[in-house]
Amino acid sequence: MDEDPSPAARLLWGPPPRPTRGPKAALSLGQIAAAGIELADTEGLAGLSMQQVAGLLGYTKMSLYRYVPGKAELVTLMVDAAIGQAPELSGTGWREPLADWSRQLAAVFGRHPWLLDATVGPRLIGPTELGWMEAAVAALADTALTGAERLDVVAVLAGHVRAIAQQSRAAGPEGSPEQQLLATLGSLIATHRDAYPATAAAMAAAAQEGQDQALEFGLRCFLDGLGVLIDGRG
Amino acid sequence: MDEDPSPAARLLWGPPPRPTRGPKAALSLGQIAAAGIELADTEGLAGLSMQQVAGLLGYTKMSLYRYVPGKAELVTLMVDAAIGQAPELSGTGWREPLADWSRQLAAVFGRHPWLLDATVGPRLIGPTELGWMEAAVAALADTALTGAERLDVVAVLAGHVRAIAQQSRAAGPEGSPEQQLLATLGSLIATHRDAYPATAAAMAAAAQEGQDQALEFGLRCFLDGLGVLIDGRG
DNA sequence: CAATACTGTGTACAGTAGACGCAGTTTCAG
DNA sequence: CTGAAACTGCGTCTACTGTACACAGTATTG
Repeated sequence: MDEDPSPAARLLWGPPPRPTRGPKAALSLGQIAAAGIELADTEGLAGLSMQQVAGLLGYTKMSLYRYVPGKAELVTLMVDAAIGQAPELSGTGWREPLADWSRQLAAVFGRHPWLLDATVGPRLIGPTELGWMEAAVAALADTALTGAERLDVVAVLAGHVRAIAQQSRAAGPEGSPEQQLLATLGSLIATHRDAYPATAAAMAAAAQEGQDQALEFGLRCFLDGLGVLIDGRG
Repeated sequence: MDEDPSPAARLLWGPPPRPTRGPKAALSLGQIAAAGIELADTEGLAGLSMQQVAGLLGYTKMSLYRYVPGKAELVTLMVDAAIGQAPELSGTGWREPLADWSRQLAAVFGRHPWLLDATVGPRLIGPTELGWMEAAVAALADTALTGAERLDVVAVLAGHVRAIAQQSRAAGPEGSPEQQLLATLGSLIATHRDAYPATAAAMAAAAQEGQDQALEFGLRCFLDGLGVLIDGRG
């Protein structure tokens, strides 16, 4: 059945290593993950190397391999640690809790932008991250949705938050090179406005309105549509 | 104004290099991008190296640097080439064209899974990719949405497609290691079902229903909610 | 006490991106 | 027609990456 979980699964889901015989370990998975998170927060995921992480802890890079099979597993641990415990959701019913969940998740991505890079592709989900999933699925307990639909709702919400966080990462602190990229894009569109009339018009109009509402906009539309579905079942 | 576009912008948006003096170039940006795409399609973005791309073309890696400032710019070119020309959208009004657009975009991600990895983080958008945006924004021309809202719609849809493609990449061809990962996750949840009751119940129920409907599910809910908004304006 | 298992570390290797300079080739200015 | 200039692809070099492996030291067990 589950007699041969991957090494990464062992690290994430236990069991905790039994008492050892040799010299006691100077480091812990938690310390290593924390060091990796600190590094990724400041340098980005691309700037994360075994050497740097080990240096931050005052050890050599090879010592890390006593705790972690490889870099991929380290990143997996970092993800589960950085995402943090799933929050208590405010509000009653399903709508407000889900909206709250989405905003809290967006805040996590804001604190650790590298999570966007670290959570692409097939990967293993840790217990903490699964706690987030549980919180969202549980918010749908009183609805008439099927099991697959509840999972779909969470997948769609998480995907939406991810996508918006990703695009708002480009519009970082003022004066950043990202800002300049956006400026470049804007001027590019303005230059080629003949080829992209609808986009150019929309951007010109958007420049005079409030922006960065994509998260709330998508949230409202999706939850409205979900409400229609749920009411139709009720 | 736009007198100093980044080198990547020059490559993507022209101007085309003026006639040269030295020996004529043996390669072209198109060939290089195509070789990179071929490699990324088979080996993934992680397996993409200047060495491999050059080898595929029968040249040395350093010759590539005559055409492309660096690997990042190569990937940017590959993205714009791989995404392909924006399709004609079927249907009338705004709903069917947008749904069609989303499905076509999902198909692109299916053909080039590495696009998911290549389009994270702040980056420059090329003319072809902008053509996709234009097509979607244009589909909203007859609605009473504001400019910012139209851009939000496109951002939300693209994000949704991205996110679903990402998660369905894990459920690849049967027998793949990804499938095993999912199996591991399923058994993990089953093992810890006490800690994640709602998720475990939803997954157990989903196992007996049709799956992989997340794309259509999210699409329907979002477009339903968008319809409510548009009708309220009309 | 000896065997054992575990620790952190040093060395080694294959691979990466990219800087720089060089020889050959093509075009332009005189 | 001749030199200068500009461009080509290439070989070499540096710095860095992840990780396999062997080794000496240490703590626990029999």
